[in-house]
Amino acid sequence: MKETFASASGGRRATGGGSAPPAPAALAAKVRTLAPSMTRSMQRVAEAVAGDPAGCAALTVTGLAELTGTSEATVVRTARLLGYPGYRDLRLALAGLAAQQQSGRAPAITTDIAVDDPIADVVAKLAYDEQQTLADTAAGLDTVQLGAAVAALAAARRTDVYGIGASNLVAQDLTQKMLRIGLIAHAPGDPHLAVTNAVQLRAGDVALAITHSGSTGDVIEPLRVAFERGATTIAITGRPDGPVTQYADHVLTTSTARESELRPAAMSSRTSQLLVVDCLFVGVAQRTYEATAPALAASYEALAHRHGALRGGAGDRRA
Amino acid sequence: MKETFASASGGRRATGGGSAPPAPAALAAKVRTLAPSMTRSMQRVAEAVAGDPAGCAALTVTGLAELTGTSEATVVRTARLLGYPGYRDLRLALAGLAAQQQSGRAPAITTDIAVDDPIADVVAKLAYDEQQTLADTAAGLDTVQLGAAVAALAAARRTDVYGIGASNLVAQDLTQKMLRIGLIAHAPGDPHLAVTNAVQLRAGDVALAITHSGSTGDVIEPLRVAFERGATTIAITGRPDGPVTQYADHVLTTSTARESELRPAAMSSRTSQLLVVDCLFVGVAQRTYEATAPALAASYEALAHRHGALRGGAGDRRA
DNA sequence: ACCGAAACGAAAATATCTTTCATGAGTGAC
DNA sequence: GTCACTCATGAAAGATATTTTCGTTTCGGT
Repeated sequence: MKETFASASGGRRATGGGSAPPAPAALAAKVRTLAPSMTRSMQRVAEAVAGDPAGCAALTVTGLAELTGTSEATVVRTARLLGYPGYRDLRLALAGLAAQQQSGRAPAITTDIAVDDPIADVVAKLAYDEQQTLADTAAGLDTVQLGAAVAALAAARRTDVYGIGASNLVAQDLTQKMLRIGLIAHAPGDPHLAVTNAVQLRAGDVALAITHSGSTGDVIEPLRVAFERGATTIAITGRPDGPVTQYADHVLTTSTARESELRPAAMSSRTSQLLVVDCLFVGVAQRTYEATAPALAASYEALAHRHGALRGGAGDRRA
Repeated sequence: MKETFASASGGRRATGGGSAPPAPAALAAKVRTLAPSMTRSMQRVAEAVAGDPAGCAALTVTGLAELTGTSEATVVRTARLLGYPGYRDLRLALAGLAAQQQSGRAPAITTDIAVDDPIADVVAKLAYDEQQTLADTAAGLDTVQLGAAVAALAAARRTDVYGIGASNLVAQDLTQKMLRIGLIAHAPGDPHLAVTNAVQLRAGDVALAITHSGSTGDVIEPLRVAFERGATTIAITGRPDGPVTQYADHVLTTSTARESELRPAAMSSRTSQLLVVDCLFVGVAQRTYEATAPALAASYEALAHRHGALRGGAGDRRA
């Protein structure tokens, strides 16, 4: 029925990326995330919906179809793609969104960063955008997938985290944190090393791929290897329909913010990925709390003397 | 804290009568006002609607009729009495109301993350905390210092970025971005290497130290060396009074959020540091725009083929 | 008990949403 | 270049939901 989910190769491949409950306020984010995988007319509909929730909520299928110059069928298809059972439900969500916008925030820094913006504006806009990215990501995260991923990580014999470029830094971040609570994790920075590592994995291990585009070959390849060796695989990506999800048991979707020349996509995707990674870490830490607490404390201790004379005068609570 | 706007008390509310535009959120009030003039079954409907907007919004006319033990006609009549053209519109308003209530309930995340928090709460709290951190950092950033730092970076012959542990990832992030726009930057991960590098610096070069505690010896040492060799030095730290600032020409302060066992300080300091680093980068990119624009475009190009079939356009939903 | 008015719900009528299906545009193979 | 194929798309049929109509029931007054 849903042509969207081509059952991928290995027969495994659990509840892919799209299986999320209808989004409440994450709609704008979802539109942005899914836009690339939409057809032209669907994009028109999605755009209209994201651009004027209130206005669209007042329209019937036919009305919206006419407004966007498409057909009822297309409107319904778009609604489905966005995660709703049909247009009726999308419309309801739209009404909710409109009400929220109305009551809540009026001011939005809509302008992009310009070449001649004063530095203070740059700070404000960047901070705002990153906050937005965080909100979108949080709203769009599938907690079921997240829970499953956490469970897998907490139980893993060892974990590999694959990421290239900026995503590699995120991978390292997760790795560092996991090591701190006594879990074995690696974030090979070299694609060849990654594959070599992946070969060592087996059932019970976890491989986690981080790629914004969802189609970074250097990251997909080791994940595929791990997948085929029977490891539990997780993908953190901005494209829940991208190639990487073929080999992912669990897909965690990051949000895609608008980008510009001065604000490369890497910035918001990094923010988004880090939030997901933090969630994973905290989830795992919760699950392994008895073992974790002393480990965390121990790593504090160990670090303390590396901070030279930690006597910064006032404050300085942690001994 | 002003969004307590709920009560429709303001001058608006004149619409009470009935022959008026659909009510936004004043629904509960309207129900109470109009209740006396309602028939028994209509009251039942109105009561249900006022009592559980969200629940009722999910119901069709028939559903609501059954729930209240009445008929469709009665439901429609009630909707009319409340000022809507029909049930459909009442339902829309209901959805809006529900969404508003929901979002109003949001700021309940003031609690710290607990060991037994459900995963959804973890996501919400982490996102909220990081947003908070961003806001704090942006508010606390000294734009003068920032501007000076940007100027120094943009003019530097070469730049060294020192950071250890989690801060090293931030350092690498900055380095990667600077390289992308053609600026020479290094982020040595090894303290010895860092010092070795620092020795090479001279006036016109820039050394940037990133340390949350402000007293990480391994980071202070190379900065000191650079400082003494005449390089322009910058510190990104959470402790503007820490030892590191001794050797810093410009100090950029990051915010320190509350931490807990499950939410190590590293998380918020990283968020904070990244924001500062992004600001630096964008500032530098602005200053060097003519040279930067083509460089950025070029790096896009170069990366494109590393991403399998990265065709943003229509179609292409996995083979 | 009888009358009248209003409340109420069953079902018809209508509007709206969903599905199916045929068409045509685009794409890759040959 | 043509051909076969896939897939996006909208028209119209089909299914639901909403609104209207209209007859029955209920209740108060005499």
